[in-house]
Amino acid sequence: MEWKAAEPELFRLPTLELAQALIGMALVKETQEGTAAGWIVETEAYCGPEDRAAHSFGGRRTARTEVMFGEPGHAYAHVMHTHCLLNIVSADAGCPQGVLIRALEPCAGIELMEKRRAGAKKLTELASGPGKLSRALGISMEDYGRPLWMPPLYVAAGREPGEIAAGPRIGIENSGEARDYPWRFWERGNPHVSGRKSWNR
DNA sequence: AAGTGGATTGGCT
DNA sequence: GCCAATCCACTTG
Repeated sequence: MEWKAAEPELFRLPTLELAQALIGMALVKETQEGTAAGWIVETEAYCGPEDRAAHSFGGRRTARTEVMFGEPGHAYAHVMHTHCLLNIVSADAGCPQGVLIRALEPCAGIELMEKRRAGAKKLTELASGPGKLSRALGISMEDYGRPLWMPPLYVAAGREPGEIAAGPRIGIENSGEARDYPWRFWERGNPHVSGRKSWNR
């Protein structure tokens, strides 16, 4: 499989547009063990200071959120309980916004992904969640701050996306009015999206 | 220097 | 459905 890495300019898109533009594109991770990749089928937008659910809400600038204040297209990884979550920094420097990658449809290195995700029985469980896809691709805090238009971790040209659906984000019940913003995007009907099937219509 | 809680997952009831 | 696992950044003393 040959991958065509994205142009750095792609990530300058406004966050909500980037979150939708990424659906159907590929996320590729190269390691010594081999290369694993998947089509992006679910994302969430986190719109910086205005967004109560964002880590950068109110312009909070700390060691953790620092990379979001810089140039777009870099990786913002953070740890959640036992898992690592991957975000792509979006918009221009000074705008601390990002797009959380929530689910992938595996398309290369599937054997490697299955090995890393020992316990996942079905193909649709390999990367159907933000913590799962990090595990499947071997993404960790080592990747924090890396540019996402060149190896070892990058976004690449993908396939034609299906219809894109939008709905409220997941796991942010304590985020006030931001709780209901329809800033989660996914490919309608794709079985590799996270969570239950109820909302995937 | 210690306590708190979270953009999750998977296993058990 | 509910709950424990288990790490680290951030807050507070």
